[in-house]
Amino acid sequence: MSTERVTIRHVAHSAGVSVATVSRVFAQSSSVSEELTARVLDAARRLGYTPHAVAQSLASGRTRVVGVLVPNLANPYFYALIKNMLHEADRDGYRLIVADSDESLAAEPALGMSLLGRSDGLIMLSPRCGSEVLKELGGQGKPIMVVNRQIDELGLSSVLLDNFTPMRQLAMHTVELGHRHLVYLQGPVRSWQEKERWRAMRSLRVPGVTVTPIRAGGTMENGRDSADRVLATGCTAVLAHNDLTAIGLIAGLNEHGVSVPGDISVTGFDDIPFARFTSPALTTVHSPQEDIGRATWRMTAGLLHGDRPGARTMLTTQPVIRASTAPPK
Amino acid sequence: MSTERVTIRHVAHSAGVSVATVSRVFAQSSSVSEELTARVLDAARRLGYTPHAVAQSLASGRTRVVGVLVPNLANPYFYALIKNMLHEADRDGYRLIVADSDESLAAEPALGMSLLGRSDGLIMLSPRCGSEVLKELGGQGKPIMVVNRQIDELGLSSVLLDNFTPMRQLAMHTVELGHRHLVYLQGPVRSWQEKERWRAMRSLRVPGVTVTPIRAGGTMENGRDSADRVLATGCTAVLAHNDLTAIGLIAGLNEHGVSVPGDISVTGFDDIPFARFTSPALTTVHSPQEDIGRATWRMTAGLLHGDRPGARTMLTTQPVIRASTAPPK
DNA sequence: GTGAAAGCGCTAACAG
DNA sequence: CTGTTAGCGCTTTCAC
Repeated sequence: MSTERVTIRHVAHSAGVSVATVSRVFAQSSSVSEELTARVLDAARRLGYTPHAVAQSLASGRTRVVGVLVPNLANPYFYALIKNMLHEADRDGYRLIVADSDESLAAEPALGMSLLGRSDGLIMLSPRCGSEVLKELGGQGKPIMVVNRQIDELGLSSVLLDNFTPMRQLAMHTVELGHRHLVYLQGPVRSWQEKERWRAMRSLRVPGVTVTPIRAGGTMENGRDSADRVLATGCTAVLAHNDLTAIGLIAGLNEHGVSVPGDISVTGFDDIPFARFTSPALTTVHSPQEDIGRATWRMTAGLLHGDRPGARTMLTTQPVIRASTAPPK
Repeated sequence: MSTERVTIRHVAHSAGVSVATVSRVFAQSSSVSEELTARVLDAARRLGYTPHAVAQSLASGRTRVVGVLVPNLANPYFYALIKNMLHEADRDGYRLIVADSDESLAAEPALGMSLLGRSDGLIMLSPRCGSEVLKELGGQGKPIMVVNRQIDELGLSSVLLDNFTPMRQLAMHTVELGHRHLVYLQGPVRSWQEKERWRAMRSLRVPGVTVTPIRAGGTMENGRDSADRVLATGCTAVLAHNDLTAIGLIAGLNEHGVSVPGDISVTGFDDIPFARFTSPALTTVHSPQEDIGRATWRMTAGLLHGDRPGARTMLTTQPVIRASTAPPK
C-alpha cells in the first residue's frame, strides 16, 4: 500500500543536484539559478515529491503550527473567532491545532503543554487558569498570546475587548427605557469578561435603580434554568452575561408565559450570528470577531517572527439595540 | 530566553543509563526494571525533561495527530461533532488539527493534503469534493475517514446517518397534520445529505400532495432570503434542508408578518442545540452527534491500528416533533 | 550559486 | 532487561 516515500534525495539525484539545492528551491530560502530551479521542480513533479513536514520541523526547529486552547467550542462566540484565525493563519502558511478544555480550569495546563509540544506557539482564548499556569506555559520559550483576559504581571501579549464601556451603555439603555429594577445574569465565575461586565453593572449608580445579580453560567441551559429565579425578583429587565444565556432565558420565560420584551426586557452580549435571528431579535453588544481574530493572529505572527512580547491591543465596541428591549409596562 | 533544551541524552547521562532505556521508559514500549525506571523518571523530573513530539514523530513515523477537514466551522452541526471527536481522540492520546474549507469545493484538495502532511490520517466531514480528490488523498497511504458522504467506488471507511428515512417521516408528519402543499428548501448542492433529503422528499408520492423545491443554501441568511419565494408558492408547510435554514426562514417569515406555525409550519434537520431554544421550538430530525463522533473516532482509531478500510457504519435517527409544525388553518 | 556534511531528538532493530 | 547504533527527511553552516 504505502509506496516508498519520495525524499529530497531522490529528487536531488534525479535532477542531478545536491539535496541542499532541492531544499533551497522548496524553501525559497536562498537563491538558486533559474536552470537548476527548473530542473528540480521538474524532477519533483515527475516523482511526485512533497516535502515531509515533520522532518522539516525537526531540522528547522519550526513547526508552522500554532495551538489554540478554547474553553468551549460549543459557544458560537469562540468558533467565529477560531474560524477567523484559521484563515488568517492559513494565509501565512500556518496551521492551527485546537483543543477544548470544556470549561475545565484543571485541564488547561496539560492541554496547553501538549499543544505547545507540537507547535511554535499558543493562543489561549479566554483562559480561566491562574497566572502561575500561564507563567509556566510561557516558560517553554515559545510565544503565548492571551485573548480576553487581562494579565498584568507576566509580560504576555494580549488582545482584549473593552467589555466595561459597552456593558455600561447597555445597562444605561435599559435605564433610559424606564427600567428601575435590573437583574444581571452572571456568567462563568473565573472569566475575565464576566468580571468586567459585572464591574460595569456594579458601577451603575443611578438613584432609584437597583441591580440584582443572579448566578447563572454561560450556556443556554443555564439561562433557561434561571427563569424562576429571575421572575422571583420582580424585575423588568435582565442583562445576561452573554447571548447564549439570554437566549436560554427568553425560552425559559416564554415557557412561563412571560413575553419578551412585553413583560420583561432581555439583553445579551457577543452578538453571535443567532442573535439577529431570534424572535424577538436580541439587543446585545457586538463583539467584533473579525477584528479580534485578525489582531490576534497578527500579534501572534509578530511574536513568531521575534517581536518582543508584552504588547496589548484593546478593541472597542458598542451595543446593538434590537427588539428584545422595550419600555416597561 | 530559550534555555537549552533538555534531551533524552541528558536524562540518560544523568540517570546513568542509555538513551534507549530512557526512550523505553517514556514510551512504555518494552519493560524496564523498576530500579532503572525510577532512576530515569527521577532524572527526567529533576532536569525538567519533556519528550520532543516532533522528533518522536520523525523517528517513529507516527505523529499522533489526525486532521479534520470541515466545510464550515460556523455550523453548530459540525462543531458539536468536532468537539466530540476532540475528546474521544484525546483519550487515545491523539490531537486533532482542523481546517475549514469554507464550503469551497476547490479548497478541499490542498487543505486535505496539507493536513495529511502533518498527521497520521484524515477525517473528512461532509466532503463536497469529487471522488477523484478523495482517491488522491487516499493515495498518500494514510487512513481516510469519510463522514456524511457515501462513496461506493473507493474502498474508504465511512460513517453515515440515514437521512432518507427520517426526512420522509418528517414529511409524512406534515402531511398527516393536513398539509397538502409542501415546499422543500434545498441546501448546498454538492452535499450528499442534501441529495438524500431531497430524494426523500421526491419519494413522497401521496395523492393530492405536492412538493415544490426552492433552492436556498445551508445558512440562516439563505433561509431568511427565501421567505419571499416561499410565500409566493402559497404553501402551508416548509421543510428546510437543515436547522440553520429553517431558523433563518422563520425569522424572514416573521418579518413579513407571517406566523409560524400559525400560518406556515416549518421544519429543520440536525437538531442543533439552538433548535429547542427558538420560539417556536423547532420540529426537526435529531442528529446523534455523540454517536457519530464516537463511531467516527473509533473507526479512525481502528484504521490507525491497521484495520482494513472500507467498513461503513450507518446510523439511524428520527424526527423530533416540537412546536414549529401544526395543522394548516 | 552550489555541494558536503553535521546534526535536529528520538526510535527501533540488533546484539549481548 | 539493557546498550549500541543506524537512521527518520530535512535544514543549515561552512567551504568552494
